Amino acid sequence: MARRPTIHDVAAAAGVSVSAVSKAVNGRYGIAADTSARILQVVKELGYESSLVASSMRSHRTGVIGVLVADFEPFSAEILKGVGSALRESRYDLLAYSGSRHADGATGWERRSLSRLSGTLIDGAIMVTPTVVTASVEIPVVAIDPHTGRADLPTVESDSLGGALQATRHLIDLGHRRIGFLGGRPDLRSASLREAGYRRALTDAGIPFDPQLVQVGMFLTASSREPARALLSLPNRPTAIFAANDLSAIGVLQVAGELGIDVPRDLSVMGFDDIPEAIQVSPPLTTIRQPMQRLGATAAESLIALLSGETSDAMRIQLPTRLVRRATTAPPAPPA
Amino acid sequence: MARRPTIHDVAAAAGVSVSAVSKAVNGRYGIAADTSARILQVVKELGYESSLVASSMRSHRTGVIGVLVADFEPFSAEILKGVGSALRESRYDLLAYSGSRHADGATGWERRSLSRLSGTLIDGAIMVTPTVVTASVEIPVVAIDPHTGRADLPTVESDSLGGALQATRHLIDLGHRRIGFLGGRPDLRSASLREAGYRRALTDAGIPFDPQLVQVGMFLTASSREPARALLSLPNRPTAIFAANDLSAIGVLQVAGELGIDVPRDLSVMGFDDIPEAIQVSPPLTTIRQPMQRLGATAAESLIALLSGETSDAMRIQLPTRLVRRATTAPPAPPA
DNA sequence: AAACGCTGTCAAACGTTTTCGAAAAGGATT
DNA sequence: AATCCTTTTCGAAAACGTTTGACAGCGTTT
Repeated sequence: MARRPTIHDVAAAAGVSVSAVSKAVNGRYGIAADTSARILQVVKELGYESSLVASSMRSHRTGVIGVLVADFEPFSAEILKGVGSALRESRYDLLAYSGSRHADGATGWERRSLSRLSGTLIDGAIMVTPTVVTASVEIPVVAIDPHTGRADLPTVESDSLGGALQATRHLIDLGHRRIGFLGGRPDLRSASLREAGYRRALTDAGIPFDPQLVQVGMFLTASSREPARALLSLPNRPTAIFAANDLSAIGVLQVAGELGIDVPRDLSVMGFDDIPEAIQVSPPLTTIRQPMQRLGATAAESLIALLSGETSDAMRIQLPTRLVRRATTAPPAPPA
Repeated sequence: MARRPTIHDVAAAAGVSVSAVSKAVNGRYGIAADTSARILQVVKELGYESSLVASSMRSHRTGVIGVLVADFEPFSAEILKGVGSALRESRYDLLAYSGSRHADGATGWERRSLSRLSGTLIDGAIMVTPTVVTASVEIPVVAIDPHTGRADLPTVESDSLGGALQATRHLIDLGHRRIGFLGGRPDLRSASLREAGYRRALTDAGIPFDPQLVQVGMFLTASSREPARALLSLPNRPTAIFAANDLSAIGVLQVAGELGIDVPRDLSVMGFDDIPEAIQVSPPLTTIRQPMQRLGATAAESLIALLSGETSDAMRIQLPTRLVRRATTAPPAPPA
């Protein structure tokens, strides 16, 4: 019955034209102060709010920034908090969208989501860990931690190479020599950088690289269990595993528990990211902290700059990582 | 230059009408199979994606569920994870919106956001901790932890009263008798329930209620610092404080630190919620765990049921809480 | 009397979906 | 083989709720 009032309802109730209402609501020039006041009174009585969709369709400006994610998992949730806090003082609203995971074939979710929202609805976008990263001509876009190498997009990411170096060195400093690596898909930039850091740290320490000790997961807990099991079933199994992200490390922890391997006594485990969950597992995970909220906040600030007319010049911001030592790493058990 | 292709571009390129393209893309009845195939080929070549905004404006169905939050803080971020996981297997996309915090006057953000998005853009909404909670006639709405009492909306919430009882009893069991309460605005339902639980536990234990020991915060860290300071500056200050949520408890921890009061030796602190941050503060916070992700998932399931035609009957789901003991509570120091 | 500034209305446009009708294509009946 | 009916295929146009540029009316100022 009492459906949402439209601008037509307001116009009819106030006895003016639709365009008059539009001008009054948006404070446009070309309407008398008292008429405007009368209209706004009616607006208030009826509880009218302009439809974001309809207005955006016509005006192509909405005052909304979109964050496009594949999924609301811990990493993107942290990003979101950062973006939110950066936008809190701005005039922008925040809209986070997780698009159709199903049926997107080869194109990837990001192209589809971006295409469906851009030009309308959102004035600018932040894409979280996109795989295909092609610039949009419609609206400014900033990428956070893009998975492919050369991005023609302004990018904010953390120092994967340096972080992986820190992680591996930490294990080496503890005395480990057989260190396994549970990576992500090697076609993803952050994954390959982390592997590069792992290998460089080994080389620096004069430890020969053993391909047996490298397995690939998919940055997910479930998909890392199998490779983790492979690593831990090796005849001469590693005394430490560096997983390319925390979710994978949690997979390692699970498998180790099932195999009766005590962490950290018999096995040290390192993660990467420091998602909130890292501290909730048992034992709490030693990891490399990515400043996820700052990643989000920085991206938001960059995007706002872009929106206010600054040119991007293929900006690329890199934020430092930090070792967070908790309870999953320890010196290796002395050889029995 | 290469602006996003519209349905008109596709139609022109394929040499058919706009409506033919629409039918082909949406798999509607009334188009020949080979024509459709030809059109879809062009669609792929041009990389066309229908505009969510334009299509929703006409059809009023979008396959998108909206989560409306005041802000992306830890609590709503956890909810979001839960909603996301519940929706992962469904055919719905997820859109989270944090509306204009500024200039919303008395009406509250939720009415404005809901009004701007409903009827278009989203098929159903989940409102996180809304204050004014009036049913929308446009689309189904489920509320999570609404702040006002009588909700004419289907609601999912956790057991604030029971949780507060648990919390206060825990402190009493440790031996505390002067227990402070740092509440939220008493007009908010969850806040008053938590205060009720606090008082009932005191009564049950035969401890007289002292109004001096009750202060109101605003469920935020910053806004709880002043009341926390008041509590801790009392001549006969409490040996324990139960804060109505974790963010407030973190405020208490900060103030205690500044005043040189050692937690938990000189002061025990309890929170409520168990947000990820609760474990990251030092010392880690003892708190009452709300199953936030389950709250979100349950709300999503209820909403999907509503969307597929089930009637609500003012459904009200309550989820249990659980005491999570960490390091901010201990028996009171023996009287010096 | 001409020119101007201010108000307010008209109508087009934004990119879709959907209803409806027309045209075309078959099939069946003479 | 011609006619009629049914079915299929396709396009024209309206509608969704807004914004905006052009324009008309009108009282003022020169």
